Amino acid sequence: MPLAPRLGCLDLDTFFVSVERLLDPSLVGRPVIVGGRKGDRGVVTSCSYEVRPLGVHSGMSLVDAVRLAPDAIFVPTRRDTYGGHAARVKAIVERWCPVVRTASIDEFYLDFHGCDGLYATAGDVDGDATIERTVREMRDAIQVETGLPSSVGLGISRAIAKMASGRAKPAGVLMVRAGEEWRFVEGLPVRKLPGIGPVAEAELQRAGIATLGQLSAVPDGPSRVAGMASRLREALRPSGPLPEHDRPAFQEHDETTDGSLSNERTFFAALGDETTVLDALRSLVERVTWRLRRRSGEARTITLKLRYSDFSTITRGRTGPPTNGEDEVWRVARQLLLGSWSRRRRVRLLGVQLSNLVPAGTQLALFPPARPRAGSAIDAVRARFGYDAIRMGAVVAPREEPEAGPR
DNA sequence: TCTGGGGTCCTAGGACCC
DNA sequence: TCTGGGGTCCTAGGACCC
Repeated sequence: MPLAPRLGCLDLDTFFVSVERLLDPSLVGRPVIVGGRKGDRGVVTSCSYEVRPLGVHSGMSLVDAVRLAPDAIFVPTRRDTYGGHAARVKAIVERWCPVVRTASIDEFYLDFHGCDGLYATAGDVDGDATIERTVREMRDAIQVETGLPSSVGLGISRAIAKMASGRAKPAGVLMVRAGEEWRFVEGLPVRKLPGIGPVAEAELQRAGIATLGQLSAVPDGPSRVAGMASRLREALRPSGPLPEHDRPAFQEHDETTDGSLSNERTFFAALGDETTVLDALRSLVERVTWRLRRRSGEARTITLKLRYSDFSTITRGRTGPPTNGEDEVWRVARQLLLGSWSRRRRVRLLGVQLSNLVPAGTQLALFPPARPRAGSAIDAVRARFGYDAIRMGAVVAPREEPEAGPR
């Protein structure tokens, strides 16, 4: 791979906020926090630049956000709404860039290798200038055609491109030219390196390391800090080609297999009653198996997740023959719950994860099913009108609102 | 930082097999 | 049965990302 900054990372600025503003123009120019209404249990998923100086950031609890920015407009997250907008952005990007990979709902990796000749015009001093100008045009087109602001970073590796896109915000383009990687990275806090989270940051801090420049000076060795240093050096070398297959980020019924599917719910008030807990579990099983059937997949592994009110969390899983049947998953999930739940402790969160996915119908039919898969009529209605178009009589949805007040 | 919900990837130990 | 070595699969937990 030639040493030129031809890998890009495109990131949609305050994506959820931007979409909400498209749908409700009265939000434009005003402080907006997406994640839930005031008083909800939840976290900030996106916030506008107006509230950042107040200390609001994504991942923060809504309670804290309300305290810091009481005058902001609080909007619930509407996950089903954003994917379509991201897909439109991707379609535009593909007009300019031959290789585009979805990293998340608001992030794409772009490979511009081999594109210099395509976009060169008289007066271009080098390919870097050509590509940078092209990317600016692309970003402007996204803004004009979708109304969504975005930023693009360019570099010799994905990590550099990603860090550059962060630096380019809002609505900027930043190219880190070949050979300038160290200068770009040197002064950045360690947390900016993809893969370094709060835990690693704290460990580095204890070692007296705050910047990536300091980290880069740590020699190879067996320690975890040395491991992070070598990861940093790796990140600054040219990346290989982008992954062959794109990830399904928008339509969950897109690809059948790989990865996992899960649904979980945190309860407003932790649950203690067995019937209520089982009802909540059943409702999760119903939803997650429905999603799996929509993808025409079956799961070999079923995992229960249980979080107690003190936030301690356990997972219990079992692997067996593939299934996507609600009753079969329910049997396993229920058994896992009854076998692991210490009844003395109240349940804050329940989750069901399906993994080890295979395409439906792969399993050798040793015993043909005694009756057709239940639920197909319900599935059909849901496919047309959405999951919530039907509620099963036997399923009582978990409480989402507090009863009357604290007890 | 009293901490949502959807994911991915990694690690480490144990079972089991040859 | 004092006990090798390599491989794979399963389980549980945890870090990290958006």
